[in-house]
Amino acid sequence: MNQRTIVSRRTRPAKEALSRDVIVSTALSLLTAENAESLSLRKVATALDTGAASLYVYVANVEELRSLVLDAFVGSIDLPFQGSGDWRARVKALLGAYLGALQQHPALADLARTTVPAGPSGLRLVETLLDLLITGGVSPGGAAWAVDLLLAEVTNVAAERNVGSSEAAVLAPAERAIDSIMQAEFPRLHALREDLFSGSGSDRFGWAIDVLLNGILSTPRTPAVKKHQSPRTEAPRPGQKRGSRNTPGNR
Amino acid sequence: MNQRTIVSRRTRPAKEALSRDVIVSTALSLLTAENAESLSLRKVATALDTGAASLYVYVANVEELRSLVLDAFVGSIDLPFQGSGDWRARVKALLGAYLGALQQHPALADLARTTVPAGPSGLRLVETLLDLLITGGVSPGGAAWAVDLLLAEVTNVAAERNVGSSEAAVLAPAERAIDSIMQAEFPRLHALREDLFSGSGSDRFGWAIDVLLNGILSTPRTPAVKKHQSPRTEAPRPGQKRGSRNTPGNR
DNA sequence: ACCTGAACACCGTTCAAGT
DNA sequence: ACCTGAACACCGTTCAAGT
Repeated sequence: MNQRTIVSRRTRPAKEALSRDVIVSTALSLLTAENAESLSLRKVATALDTGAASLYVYVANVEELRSLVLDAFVGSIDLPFQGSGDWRARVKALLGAYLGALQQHPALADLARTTVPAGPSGLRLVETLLDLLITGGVSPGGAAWAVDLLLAEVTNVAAERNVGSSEAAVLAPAERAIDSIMQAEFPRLHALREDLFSGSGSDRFGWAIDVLLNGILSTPRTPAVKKHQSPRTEAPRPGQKRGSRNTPGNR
Repeated sequence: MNQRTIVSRRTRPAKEALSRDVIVSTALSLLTAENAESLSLRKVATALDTGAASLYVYVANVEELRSLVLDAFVGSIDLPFQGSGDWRARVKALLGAYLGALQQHPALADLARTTVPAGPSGLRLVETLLDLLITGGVSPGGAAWAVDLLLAEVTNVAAERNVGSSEAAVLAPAERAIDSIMQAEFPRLHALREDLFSGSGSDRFGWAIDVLLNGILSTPRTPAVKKHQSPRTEAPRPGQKRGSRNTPGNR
C-alpha cells in the first residue's frame, strides 16, 4: 500500500489496468458523459492517470483509436435493426436513429465525418442497410454503393448542426456579401439565400434520404463500366434508360 | 542597403508586404505547387519570412484562412460554367471538373471536406448549379438543398482517394475481419465486400451524380414542412406521392 | 497601423530507461 | 511484456513590446 501521500482514491480506487477496452471506453465516455469536445490521446491518457506513450501498446495511432471509439459509440446506441413497416420506413428509422444519436454528441458527429467505424457495430449497421436495400429491389452492386451515400448523408447532416455555430462566423460574412455584392451577379443565390443557409438540418434530412432512395431505385448500376481516368470527359448517355420501376415497399 | 550579411536574395528579393492576398496565395501555392500536405498558419508564416502572429492582422483565424484558400483554389481552376449540352450533362461536367481539380491536390480535397469556400468563386459555382437545376425543372427550394447534396458528393469522393492510403490501414483489418469473423453473421457484407471497399471513386462518382439527379427530380420538396425535433419520430407517409414526372433535359 | 518574439496551452509519436 | 518520463517536432492564439 502506498503510504507516502494520504490522498483519497475513492474516485479511482486502484489504477485500472490498461487494455484496449478501457482505453476505448474511457475515450468514449470522455466524449459523451464528459463534455470533451474533441478526442486526443493525451486527454485519454490523463483520464487514465498515465502518459500518452502508454497507449501505444494497445493502439497503433490516433486514427485507430478514433475508429474504435466510433464503433463503440455505434454499438452503444440502440438502433432499430429489427424494425417494422416497409423497407423504406425501416431504412429511414435506422438512419434517423443514428443521426439522432450523433446529433446528441457533437464530438461524435465530428468523429463520424472523418472516420469509418472499424468494428462489429459498424459492420452490423452496413449489413442491415444492405439487406434492406436488396430486399427493396436494389441490385446488390447498387446497394453496396448506396450504403456509402446514405451513411455519408447522415454524417454530413450530423456535422452540419455542429458546424452551425462555428460556420456562422464563416457564413455570416458570406451572407452579408450576398446581399451587397450585387444581387444582379448571383440572382439565384440571392433569391434562395434563406434556403441555402437555413441550417435546420433535420428538415433536410428526411428529404435527402428520399432523394437518395428514389435516386437509387431509379438508377441501375451499369454492370460493366469502362474505367475512365477523368470523370470530366465522361459524356452522358443521351437516351438513358431508367431502370426497374419503383416498387415502393412491400408492407 | 543591408551590408551586414551578404546573402543572395534572388529568390525573395525584398520582403513582400503582407496582405490578405499574398497570405492566401502563398498558402494556396504551398498546397498545390509545393508538396505541403496540410495547411497551417505557421507554415504560411514561415514561407513569408515572418511569424504566425503577423497573419492575425489579415485573417481572423485558421478557419477563415482555410475558407479563403479553398475559394481561391476554386477560382484558380477553370470550370465549365458555360457548357453546352443538356443541363444534366452540364451539371456533370461542372462537378466532374471540380472533382478532377480536387483529386489532383489531396491537400485541397482534404480542405474541401471540412470547409466551405467563402468567397466569390464558391458563390459562382453555387449560382451556376442552382441555375442549371432550376432550368432542369427542379423547384427553387429543391435546388437550394440539392446543391449541398451534389457538392458534398464531390468532396466526399475527392477525399476518398485521399483516405485510400491511410484508410487502407484502417480498412485492411476490417476486411480481414469480414472474411474470418463469420460470413454467416454478415452475409450481405461478405458477398459485397469487393464492391464496398473498391475505392475507385471515379466509377462511383458518375453513378452517384445520376442517383442524386434522378432522386432530386423525382422528390419534390414538400412546401410547408412541420418542424420535428427528432427525425427518429418522423413516420413516413405511407402513400407518398411521387412528384413531377422526370423531364430530363431540354436540349 | 503594422509587425515581431516570446510565451502559453495544446497536439502525436518515439525512445531510452525502468519494472 | 508492459509502463513511464522526457524529448522531439509540431499546432493555434495571445500579448507586450517595438516601429
